[in-house]
Amino acid sequence: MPIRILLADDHQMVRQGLKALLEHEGFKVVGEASDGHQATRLAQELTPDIAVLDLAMPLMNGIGAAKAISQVSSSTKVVVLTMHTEAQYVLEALRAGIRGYVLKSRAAAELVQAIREVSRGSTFLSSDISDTVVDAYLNKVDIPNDSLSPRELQVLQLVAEGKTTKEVASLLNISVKTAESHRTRIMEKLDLHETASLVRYAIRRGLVQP
Amino acid sequence: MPIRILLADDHQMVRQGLKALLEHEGFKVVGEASDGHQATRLAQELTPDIAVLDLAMPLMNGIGAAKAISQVSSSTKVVVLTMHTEAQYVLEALRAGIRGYVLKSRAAAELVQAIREVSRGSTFLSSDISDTVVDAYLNKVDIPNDSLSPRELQVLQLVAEGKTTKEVASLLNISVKTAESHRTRIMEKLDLHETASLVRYAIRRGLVQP
DNA sequence: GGTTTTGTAAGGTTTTTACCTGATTGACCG
DNA sequence: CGGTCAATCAGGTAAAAACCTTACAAAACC
Repeated sequence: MPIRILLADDHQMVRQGLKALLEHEGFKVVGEASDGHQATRLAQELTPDIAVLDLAMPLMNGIGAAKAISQVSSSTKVVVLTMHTEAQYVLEALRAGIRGYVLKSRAAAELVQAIREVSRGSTFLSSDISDTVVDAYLNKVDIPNDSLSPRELQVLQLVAEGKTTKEVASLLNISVKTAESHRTRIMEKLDLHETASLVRYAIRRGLVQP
Repeated sequence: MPIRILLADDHQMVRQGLKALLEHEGFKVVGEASDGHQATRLAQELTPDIAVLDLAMPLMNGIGAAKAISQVSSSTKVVVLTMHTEAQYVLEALRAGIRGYVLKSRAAAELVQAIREVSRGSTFLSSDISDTVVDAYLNKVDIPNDSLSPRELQVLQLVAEGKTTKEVASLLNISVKTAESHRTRIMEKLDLHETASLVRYAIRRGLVQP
């Protein structure tokens, strides 16, 4: 019997495309959802073998949905599908018990492979992602910490507002070197490497307005 | 003979899905691209009937690619595919000569219809979008003119993506000094003085995603 | 009570930015 | 035809950012 799949992505068109690809591979797509709530409801109702979840969904994102699904249908295993390679997302997903992490930028064959591996009880990570995880494991054992400290959030906001490190230091009454340390730690934690990425992250977090 | 299509989206998996759907409808996908540059090159080489472009692409976004494609292959008509319903995006797309504007959140049938209409010389806008356009027309909403040249917009996008000046230069096949000049002039025109401000501006303009 | 995190700070190196002046070519505009 | 502007490139300088290592006291966490 074919592997029964629940497919969740907020873009119907993308979902239809994926469905076509998956059914062509012999999988059975038993349900489709466009947000995390709907995915959870359908998982409870259908108890699919695999839930393929987009990370970026309205109402409840993929991580939240994964946690909820494991509550209502423990036999369902989750594969997330996303465009994000950042360690932060990956590690959060793994902590939520997700068994497969596949990038949308890769070939569909990776998703197919992920579904097969995960349904066999194994795990599957897109190759770039594996590096990220190994890195995080080697460097910080298992503490990904997407959570920045209050001070770090403060510094991040000022940086995203366009303040130079010198200005940040003077605004916070700390030395330039300290401000620099904060900045470095932030980049380390988020696995980001340029100001531009910090700014985009701060906007996503709602720390500053675009 | 089938309608010949060039498909551009930065996510290979999404592209494969769309390709499957389009070919099932009897269209011929003659080329695939994962960024605006590649799309432009392939359009020149293949002169497809229709170019289906994602708006959010690295290196060169859909709007830039649409303009470039009309230069190198005037017979190719552009349909953009995006998740954005905001007037800003729609109007900018229309000003770039785009004939079809389809939302990823809709059924694939809309894309199919758009391709058919546009290849017949007509236009197609997803229904929510039509409202936006009519509204904008009635209220005479216009995109604020930032007076950046096409080249400057291109450089701005790359900078906002986190590319260094050296990388920008190599991506555009120009010297580092030229890339630097563009960057300087952008800052001058916009009266901005740091990378962070450029990034926020680029996001407001829809050149990059947060 | 011991461990970890946080906030603080300093040393140094290399790369990148921001700003300056100046110049050439080609295209478009009136 | 002359003027403006876009796009190209060069040289130089000073500031800033990015990366590295190291350190220590206080707060927070088990």
